Amino acid sequence: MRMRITTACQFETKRGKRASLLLNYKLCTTMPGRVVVDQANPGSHLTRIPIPGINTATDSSQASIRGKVIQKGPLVSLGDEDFVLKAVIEEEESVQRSSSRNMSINVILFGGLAKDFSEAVSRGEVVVVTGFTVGKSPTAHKDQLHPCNLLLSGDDACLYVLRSLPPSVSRSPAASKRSSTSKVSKSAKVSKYTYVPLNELKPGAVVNVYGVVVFFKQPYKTRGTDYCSSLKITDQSNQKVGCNIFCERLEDHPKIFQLGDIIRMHRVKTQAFGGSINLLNTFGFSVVTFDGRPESTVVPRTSSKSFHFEPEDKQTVEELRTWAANQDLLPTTPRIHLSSVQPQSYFDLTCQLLWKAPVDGTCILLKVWDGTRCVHPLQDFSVEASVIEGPFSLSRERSDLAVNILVFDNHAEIARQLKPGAYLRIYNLHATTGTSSVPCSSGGSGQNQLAFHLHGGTSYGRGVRVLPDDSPDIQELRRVVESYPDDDNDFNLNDSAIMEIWGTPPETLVCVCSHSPPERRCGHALQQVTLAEVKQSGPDQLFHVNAQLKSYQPRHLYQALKLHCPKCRVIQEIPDDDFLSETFLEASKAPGHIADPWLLSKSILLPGDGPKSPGRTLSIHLSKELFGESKSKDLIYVTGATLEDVCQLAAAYQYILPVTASGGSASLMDLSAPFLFRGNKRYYGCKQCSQVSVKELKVGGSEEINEEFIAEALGIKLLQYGLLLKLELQQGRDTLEVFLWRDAETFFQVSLEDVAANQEAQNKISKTMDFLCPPGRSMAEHPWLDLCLTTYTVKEDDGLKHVCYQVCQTSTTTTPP
DNA sequence: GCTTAGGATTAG
Repeated sequence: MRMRITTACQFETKRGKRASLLLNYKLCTTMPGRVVVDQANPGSHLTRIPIPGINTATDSSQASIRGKVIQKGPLVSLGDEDFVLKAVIEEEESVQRSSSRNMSINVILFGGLAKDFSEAVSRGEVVVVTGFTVGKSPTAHKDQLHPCNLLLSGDDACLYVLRSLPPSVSRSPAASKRSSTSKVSKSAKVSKYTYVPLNELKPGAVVNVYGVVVFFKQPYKTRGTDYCSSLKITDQSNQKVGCNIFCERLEDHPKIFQLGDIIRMHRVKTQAFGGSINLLNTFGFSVVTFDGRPESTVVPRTSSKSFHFEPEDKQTVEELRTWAANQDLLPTTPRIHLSSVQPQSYFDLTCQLLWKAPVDGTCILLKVWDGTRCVHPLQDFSVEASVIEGPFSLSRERSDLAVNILVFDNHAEIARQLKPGAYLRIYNLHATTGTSSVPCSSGGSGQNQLAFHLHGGTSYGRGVRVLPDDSPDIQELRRVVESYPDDDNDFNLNDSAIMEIWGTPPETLVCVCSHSPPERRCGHALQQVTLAEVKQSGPDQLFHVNAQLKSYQPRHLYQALKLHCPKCRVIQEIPDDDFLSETFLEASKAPGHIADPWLLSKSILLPGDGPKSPGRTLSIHLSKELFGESKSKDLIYVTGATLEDVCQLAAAYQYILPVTASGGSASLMDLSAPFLFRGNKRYYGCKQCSQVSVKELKVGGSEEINEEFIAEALGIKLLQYGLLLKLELQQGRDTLEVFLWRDAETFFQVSLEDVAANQEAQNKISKTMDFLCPPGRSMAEHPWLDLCLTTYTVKEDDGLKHVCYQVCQTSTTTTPP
C-alpha cells in the first residue's frame, strides 16, 4: 500500500463545526542543555538547570541551580528573628551562552537561611541551590535580569557553597577536585568513628560496621509503617551477619545495586536471633554504600545531605574490595542481556524503561529494552494506548528490541512510580513460557513464547530499582541505546525544548488571534507556488505547494493531543492518569450522602486492606426517569468511585457520570477531570464556558442519550480533542514551519476522539508520520507532498502581529500501487 | 506509637 498526500477540495469536520485558526506559539530553539552535576557535588541526584533555562514551569523538586554570587544585598530584618536577603547569581562560563540577558537571576532568601547566607557567603563564591520555588521577577524590567526569581524559604530550601579547603581539613570525596561543599546553616562536625569487626559483635550494643554485601533485597513494604531492606554482610573475619534496616522513606535505605557492594552503617543495634547476631538500624542511623569492584572509583552513594567521609574510609572500602575479590563469596554469574536469556530461567536485567501501562490493580506492564535482541519468540500483550505512560509509538528499531515485563503485586506499587527513560535493574526476573491468562495477553499460539514476569514477593531478592544516571553499570547500556537513530527525540533535550511550548500551561494558551481566517477552498485550479512566495505573501491567503516534510514536533502523539473549547478557544493539556487517579481517590474518600428524590441509590461497602487503604463506600444511582424509560443501563451516577472503579463500571454501563454529594444533592466533580465516561472514551467540560448543575434528565421515549445530550443537560460546554503539530516543510534549500491543527482530522482521516481512546487510531497517525518523515532516512527518500497552506495573523504578547501558516484542506490518502 | 523481618522462587 502506498500513501500519498493530496489536497482535498471538500472539507467538513465530523461534527460539522469548525475550530478557528488560532495559534499563538513561540518556538524556543535555543533551550539550553540539561546538565547533571558531578556525583560528588551537592544535588547530584537532581537535574541541574542552567540559569537561562529557568522558567515558572521548572519543577524545583527535581532541579538544582548553580551560579556564582555576583551581588549580595544587605540582611533585612523583618522582626522576630525573621530576615530577608536578596542576592544575584550568575551562570558560570562553562554553560553555553544561549541568552546574554538571562544569565543572572535574583535569589531571595528568607528566615534563617538569609541570616546564614549573610554571614557565610561572599561575593564571587559559587553556590548550588535546591528546594527553591520559581517566581516572576517583579524587577525584571528595571534590573534587566532574568524574568524569574528563585525564592528560598521553608524546610526544603537549601543552599550549598562550593569552596576550596586547605589540605589538612577532612574533605568530601570530591577531594580530587580540591573542592568541598558546605551547607549553609550547618557546619561540618569532625569526629572519629570506630568500626567493629563482624565477628566481635556482642548483643545489645550500638555499633558502626563495614561489610561486603553477600545477599540483599530491595526495600519492601512491611506490615508495619516502614520499608525493610533485608541484607547479609561479611568482612575479613568471614562472619556473615544479617541486617534488617527499617525506614519509612525509600531514599533513606541503603543504595545496594549488586552483590559485592560495600556498605558502611553508623548506629546499628546488635540483636541476638536464632543463635547468631543480627543488626537493626537505630536512632541516628546512617548508611553509605560503594561499588564493590576493585577497579571502580570510591564514590559514596547516599541521599544524606551531610555525611562523614575521610581518607581512612576510602582505604577501608578498598581493602574490603580487594579482600572480597579473592574470596569465593559471590556467585560468578555473567551479566545476562536479553539476547542471552534462557527460557525458564531467573536473571537480573539492566535495561531502560520505554513506557509503562497499568494492566489491573496488581499488575503493571513495562516496555523495556537493553539494546540487544531476545532470540526467543515473545508473548504479545495489548493495552489501551490511553493508559500508556511514555512514548506510545516506538521507532522500528526500538520496537524490534523492546520486550514486555509483567510486574506483579508488591513490585507493581514501586513500578507505578517509574518514569519512562529511567534505567532500571530488575532482580530475579523470570523468563517463563506457556500461555498467559493475564488480562492484557493477546493470546496467540502460546506454548513456547517467552514472557518476562517479576513475580510478587521478595524471595531471592526479587525487586526492581532505578539506577542513577551516573551509575557505571549503565554507561555501556546508555551508549548502546543512544546509538539508535531515533533516540534523541525521546527523552532528552529536544523534548524538553518542545515541552517549553507544547506544555505551556493552559491559561497562556488562550488564543488572541486578531480574527479568524476566511474560508477558502484550494481546488486544483490554484497554481503551485514556492515556499519563498508563500513567505513573501500577506495573511488570509490560500496556497498550493509541493514540498517535503523535513521534521515535526512534538515527536510523541500524547504531547500533540490537546483538549480545546470550541467556544472560548482555550487549548489545554489532557490530564494524565496519575492526576486523575489522585483526583478520584480524593473525591472517593468523602462521598457524602445523596438524597435527590429523582435518583434511586444503592451503596456497596468495599473492604480496605490496611490503614493506608481503608474501606470505602461505592454508591450507584439510577435516574428514576431513565429507569421508567427502560434506559437504566444508559447512564448511571456513581459516588465514592476511584478511577479504576469508573473504568470497570464503564465496561458494563453506557455512560458513567461520577458525582459527589453537596448538601445532600448530586454535584459534579471539578472539571479538571472528565465529567463523563463511555467505554474508553472520556469527556471533559470547559471550566470557563460551563455553568454546571446536576438535575434530572428529561428524556422522551425516542430521544437518544449521548454525550452532547448529557453535557447540555448538565450545563457543560464539551471540550473537543485537537491535535497540534508543527511541521517543517522543505523545498530545495528553502524551509517553512507550518502548523497542523484545524484540519488535523482531515489530514489523518481519523477521529481525534478515537485517537484519545484507542490504539488503532493512534497507529494510523504514527504510520502516516513515519511515511511522511521516515526515521533515519535521507531527505531524498522523503516523499513529496501536495499541500494546501493558509496564512493568518496572530497577535503576540508584544502587541505585534505575526504571520503564521497552517496546513488546511489536505488529507492523506492511500492509493493502490 | 517504637512495630515491621529474621533470605531460600510465582504459580498471574
